[in-house]
Amino acid sequence: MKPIRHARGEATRQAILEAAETVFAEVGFTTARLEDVAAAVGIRRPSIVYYFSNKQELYDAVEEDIFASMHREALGHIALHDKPIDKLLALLDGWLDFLVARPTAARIIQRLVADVSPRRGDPTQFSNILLRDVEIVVNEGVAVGDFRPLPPMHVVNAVGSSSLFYVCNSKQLGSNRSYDAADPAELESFRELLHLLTRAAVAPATPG
Amino acid sequence: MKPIRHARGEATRQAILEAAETVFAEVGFTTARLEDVAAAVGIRRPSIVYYFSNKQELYDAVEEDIFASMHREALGHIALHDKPIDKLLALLDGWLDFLVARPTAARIIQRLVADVSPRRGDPTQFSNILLRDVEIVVNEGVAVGDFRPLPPMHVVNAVGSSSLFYVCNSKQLGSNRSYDAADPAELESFRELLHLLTRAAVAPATPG
DNA sequence: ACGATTCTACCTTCGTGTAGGTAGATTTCT
DNA sequence: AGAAATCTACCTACACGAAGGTAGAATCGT
Repeated sequence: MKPIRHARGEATRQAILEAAETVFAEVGFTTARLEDVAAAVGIRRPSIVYYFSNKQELYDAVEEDIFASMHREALGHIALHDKPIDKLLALLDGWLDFLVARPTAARIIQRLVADVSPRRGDPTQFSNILLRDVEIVVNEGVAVGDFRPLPPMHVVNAVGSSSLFYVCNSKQLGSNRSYDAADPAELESFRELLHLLTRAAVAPATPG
Repeated sequence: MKPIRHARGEATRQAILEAAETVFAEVGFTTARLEDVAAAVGIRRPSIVYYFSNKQELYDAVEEDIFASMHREALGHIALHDKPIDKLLALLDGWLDFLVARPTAARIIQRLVADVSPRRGDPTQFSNILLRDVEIVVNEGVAVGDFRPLPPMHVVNAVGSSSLFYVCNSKQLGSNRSYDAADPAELESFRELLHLLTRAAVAPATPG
């Protein structure tokens, strides 16, 4: 809430945010050391306090930015389409593209899902914006009759999760199974599968 | 590696293991306090050292047990079937049932995926056994011609991930969206979706 | 009695938060 | 314009709590 007027300060703040996202993504909130964040930026640890009053606030800023950016990207994709199925595919494509471009975000979300009581009080303080996007699109599809009736959160669990795994697991399944999540061929191959599954999940008629 | 001969000791060791799984699941390795593990068992913290020489070793034992148990359960399910698709569905059902019955395991695996370099050296030290199960079943299906050619790890990322999310997310999507992952109706509804997606993922012909 | 098991007490490390200082840029006042 | 006052953007140094590890004593069971 500190008014940052000068350009240099704003740049530093941004640099801290980015460095923090990387550090938090690698090892999680508790293990993450502000020392490392500062080192990555090229400043001393206490200087971080000038911009973020404590570790938790810094983390919150990171998480908030992640979901806000992801939401923005998804909206951009959705807006280009009319039919519910196309909107849904666009939404999921938006997520996939975002996570592939920003794998640190993927890891942070992945941890968030693992936590038993993330942000005590409202676990969806920052993620809610994304969940609502899904609800809107899915509910519209169901209302129009293009989708079979299914809980929007099932879509999140079933197909939303896969993009996270695709990104997080790329270097983690053993050296012989590793792949490059950002490789165009690899990515498009996975995207096809994602679309296939999504269509199958919402399709109204159950084929033979 | 310590030889535990007496029954009492073996029981304590098991109790520590179970308590540790819960604590590690809730907050992750670093945040987890051995103090809490001891309290849950009803002993003092230093007594843990009698069974597990340090925190890391305790954690490793937890993780190893999770994957070994999950593998056992999956094998049990697979053995009942012949056709690749049925084996695959049985494998995934085994995972789902295991995770629903043992949600702490789900959270621990979820964190494992988030970590950038889990168990330095070999990230799949304990999980490899599960990945191989999937490879065997999927490769067989592909070889026989029942499945279209697709990387086994895509199956893991695409459909394996969903069960983890289903379990972890149950109380985490906001109070109005929460559900009981162990509720029979809820579970069977999700299982149907899981099967639907799995069939879609491996189906050889792409229907109109 | 003797090993198995659990305890108390202490040490050490690590990382955050905080207090307070300073160089240099920016604004204010005359 | 130029000195005075103020602000920005960092810094060094330290206090403190939290948690893991360790040494060695006490107790339990057979």
